[in-house]
Amino acid sequence: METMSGMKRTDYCGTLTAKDIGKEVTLCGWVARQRDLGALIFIDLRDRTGIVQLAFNDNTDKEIFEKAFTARSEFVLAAKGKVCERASKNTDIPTGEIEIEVTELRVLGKSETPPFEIAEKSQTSEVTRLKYRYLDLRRPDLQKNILLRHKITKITRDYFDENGFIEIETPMLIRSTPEGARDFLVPSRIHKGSFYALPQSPQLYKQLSMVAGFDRYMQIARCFRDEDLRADRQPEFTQIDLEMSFVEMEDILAMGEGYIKRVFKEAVGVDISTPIPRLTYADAMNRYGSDKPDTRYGMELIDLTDEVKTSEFVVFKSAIENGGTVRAINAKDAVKTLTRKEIDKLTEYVKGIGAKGLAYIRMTDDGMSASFSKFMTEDEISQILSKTDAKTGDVILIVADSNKNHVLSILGSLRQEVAKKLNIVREGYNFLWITEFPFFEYDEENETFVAMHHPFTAPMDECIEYLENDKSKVRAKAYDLVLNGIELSSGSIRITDPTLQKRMFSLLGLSDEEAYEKFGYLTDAFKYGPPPHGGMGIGLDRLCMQMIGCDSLRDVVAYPKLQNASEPMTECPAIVDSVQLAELGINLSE
RNA sequence: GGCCCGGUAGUUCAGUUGGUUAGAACGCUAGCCUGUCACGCUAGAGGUCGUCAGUUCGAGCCUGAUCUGGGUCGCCA
Repeated sequence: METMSGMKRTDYCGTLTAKDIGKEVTLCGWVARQRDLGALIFIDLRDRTGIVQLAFNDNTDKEIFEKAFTARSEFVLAAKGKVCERASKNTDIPTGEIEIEVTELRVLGKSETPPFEIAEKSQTSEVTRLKYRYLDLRRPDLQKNILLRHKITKITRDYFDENGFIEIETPMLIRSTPEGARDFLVPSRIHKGSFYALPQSPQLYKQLSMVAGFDRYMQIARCFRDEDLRADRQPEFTQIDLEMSFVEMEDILAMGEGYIKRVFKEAVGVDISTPIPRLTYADAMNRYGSDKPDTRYGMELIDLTDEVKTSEFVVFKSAIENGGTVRAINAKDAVKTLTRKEIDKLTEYVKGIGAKGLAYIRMTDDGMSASFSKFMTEDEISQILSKTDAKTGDVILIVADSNKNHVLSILGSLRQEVAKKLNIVREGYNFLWITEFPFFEYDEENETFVAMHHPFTAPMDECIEYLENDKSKVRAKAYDLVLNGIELSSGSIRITDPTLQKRMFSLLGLSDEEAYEKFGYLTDAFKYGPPPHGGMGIGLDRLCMQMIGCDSLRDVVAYPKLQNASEPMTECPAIVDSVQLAELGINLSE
């Protein structure tokens, strides 16, 4: 193995072009490929910028030629030489017009044969890739993703700095707040039996920073939630966290839109048109059956309750009699894709998410066939066809239930599922603000209203009078930013009035003592001149995922966890020494 | 915790009705080759078919259990 002694890198591999012909360069990188033609050897040398061809021929010093002969994949080389025009050019790569005539070659590191090829578009399973993540990350596509992520965070800091935001680091070891997601806990050695928690978000600290007068706060903040993983959910994730004083919702949305516009333009060259469209939560649910609708396609929900209210079809009848609703989607030109068999699959799918069944009408060339035709008059069916604008080739899918919210969310999921099957999702970035979220959510299991957001979210002014008497009417000064059907960001205006905050706690079932015990430090702070404030948190990982167009967070997080929350490279989490446990006063029984 | 899908060479996969010695591509090793760039040609190495048990004359294939990975529902105020 050789060293860098006396050598200094002058250029990156992927940046050299015909303009550099004649230049003496020193390059460092990994052997992407060695092509041995006998009296000629070519090596593609790779670094994070790309590859360049090293050429060894009968002009090459014999010792150097021998060294090139023994070079294998992923060896680390330093090569000094002259940039020359290639005899035969390769127009497929940026450096394809040139090559390096090598005059000095050092093997800085050797490599065993890697467990998988270091190449773009790897098919290798994620466990293997994560076990050797340092090799996986060496692949050009992951390098691109991580470099783009860096670019995005740089633009983010620039934008918010230019707008007067101050980056403040909030603590990682904080007090546990068991509401919401499960906390990761960290045992205290000094206070045996007590625990820190890792933050689910810097929520309270950023609000306290507003009380402190920093006025505009931002942080690219790591957040932790001890819940089950998904393709778009990791136990630790990064949030672009903001808070602003002396503002109303409009100011925060404007700041958010400015940021989105800037980051898409500068990072990926995409123009996002503003203002970003808005929908209230109620409209989003009624039209799309989701509070994060994908608006890249239509297929909106259609209310058939009036059309079928006289029908004797027992499924519809009982749903309506019990205060429910009957709604449909029209899958245009879907009759070929949605065969009886496919509809059976969809029926299983909706049953899996709580539907009692799925009624349908298929508009074939031979006429229409409905799953419920024998229970309805022709007149009733033609009313359905007219309301859903059913044409030949369409498939109408209908869900009925005594619970309106169930019908909406089931159809919302069905709409997405069908869109995927029909392949009608257009390319592009469809942003959407969802506003006027309900303050409370009805918990059917416990037959009570529970807060939909954290307890510091402000209700809308005109709703305050209903707080005690009609919780279903209360809406919040809360807003989400949705991109192509995923929740990208969430925020709210906070309560700063101590009396109102007290009311909120008691509505959430917290006694004064309990509320003080848990959040006293915040309410105490609000005794000393809290400015009106609000903010939002933007999911950085999901933002990167959308910009890159990949399906998994694992492609934009350098060192992610598997679905079982482990990390195969370092084999974490791991059992710790009993001495360590004893110091913490922890005794593991079993 | 529920449901769905997967586990065969280093990697990605194929493997018929249960039937001889489990295949391919890429990668790897060696040799040949003066313009390759996914170089080419020739030869070769490489397998506990996730694990255990069962059925059978015979199991990669059938049955059960178990381990393990992915997706998803629950969960994620």
